[in-house]
Amino acid sequence: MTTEENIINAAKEVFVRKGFQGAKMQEIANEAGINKALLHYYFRSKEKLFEQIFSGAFQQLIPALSKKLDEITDIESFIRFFVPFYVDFIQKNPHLPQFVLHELSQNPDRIRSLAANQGFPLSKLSVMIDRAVAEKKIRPIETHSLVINILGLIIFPIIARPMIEGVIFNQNTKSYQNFMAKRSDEVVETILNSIKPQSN
Amino acid sequence: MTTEENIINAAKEVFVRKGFQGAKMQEIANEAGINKALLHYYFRSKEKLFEQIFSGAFQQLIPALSKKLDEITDIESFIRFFVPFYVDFIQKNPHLPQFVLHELSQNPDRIRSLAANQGFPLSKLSVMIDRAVAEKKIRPIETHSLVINILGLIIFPIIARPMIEGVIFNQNTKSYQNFMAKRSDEVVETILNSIKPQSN
DNA sequence: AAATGGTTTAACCATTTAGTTAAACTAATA
DNA sequence: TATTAGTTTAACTAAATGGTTAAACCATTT
Repeated sequence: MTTEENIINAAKEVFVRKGFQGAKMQEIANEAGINKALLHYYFRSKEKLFEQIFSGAFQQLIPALSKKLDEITDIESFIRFFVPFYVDFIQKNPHLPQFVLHELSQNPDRIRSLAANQGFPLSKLSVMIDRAVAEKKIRPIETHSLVINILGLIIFPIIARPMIEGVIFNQNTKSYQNFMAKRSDEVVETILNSIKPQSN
Repeated sequence: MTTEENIINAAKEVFVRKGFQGAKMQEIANEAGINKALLHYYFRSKEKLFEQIFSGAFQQLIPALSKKLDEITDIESFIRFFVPFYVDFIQKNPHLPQFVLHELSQNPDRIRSLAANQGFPLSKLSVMIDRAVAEKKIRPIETHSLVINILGLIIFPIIARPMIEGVIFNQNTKSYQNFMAKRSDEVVETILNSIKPQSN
């Protein structure tokens, strides 16, 4: 592992855990097992180092998603694919959403450096939804709403973990984990139910 | 307005906007139009000042909620009451959730200083849900899941605003606002649909 | 083996920031 | 009016922190 990769890994760890303000250059240096000056030698400033980490935060996800989206043509299949896929990704990177959301709320302009900008293929989804609505397989719903509903149901319990574990599960970590283990199925069921055509 | 209230208001503003690390005592002093030393005179340290703000962050909400919960006995009524009630509260304090969630993720122990600890009356909800399930008015669902679904659908689009506005609405603030104006109704519909009894 | 170019370090600097202090001010009271 | 208790301020301190510098180190080339 090169020094540069080493630094990137350490910085990713610290930035995601502490946020931009909370992360200290010394701590990143410690985490990487190197001198603080070396950090500045490789990435002139904290800001530049951060940009590097941050703009890469998404790229892992989008490609795999886009690819799969070409094979799938109906909305139910998409949901059944996407939800477990995304739940899995997020559970492997549980601090990532809170990190991204926090930094974005501190400095909304950073959105421009976010690869996801080019990214999320909403139009393909819209087509699927429109057709399903036309065929009366689902109730009418805006694409935005459906996407945001799905993301919210998945992301919220992750970023609100301390609150949920504390307030809803009375500090019982096991209960929370048990809840999360079933979360993917629960979200799929909730979403599919929520878009079923109205029977009255 | 006393100096103390004045400081509290200023500090609330700055803390919620910038988070604990991001907030500077000087900035709070400026915001309150006073000297920095006076801050320390009233609230010995930044930590103590923060505690005061943070532990009060919820108390506004719980009482009104608990009261109403005594009048309501069925789950659908609860949802129809709670969702707009909470959406309204959150839209008046849009930075509050991100603030609370971020600080909690930085320091999960702070949950203990959160009034909500005593708070959320889950048991009353469980009773309503169990009855509705028994009467086959809704599908079986765990109380935790329903509560988290509701909160997620409401809170997520608020804390993810920069991301949603950027990625989903192409930086068009009007589109976002238009979306949010209809959000309360959309959430109610989504939730009620999602718990309808299965028709197959 | 001397020179060279990239890498790493210890020591340092400048600025920011939480917190302190002592003195000045103010209003009530003896 | 003099005292006193509480309030406010300017000036200060100490520590933390981002960033710089000059020297040391190391591998490769001449």
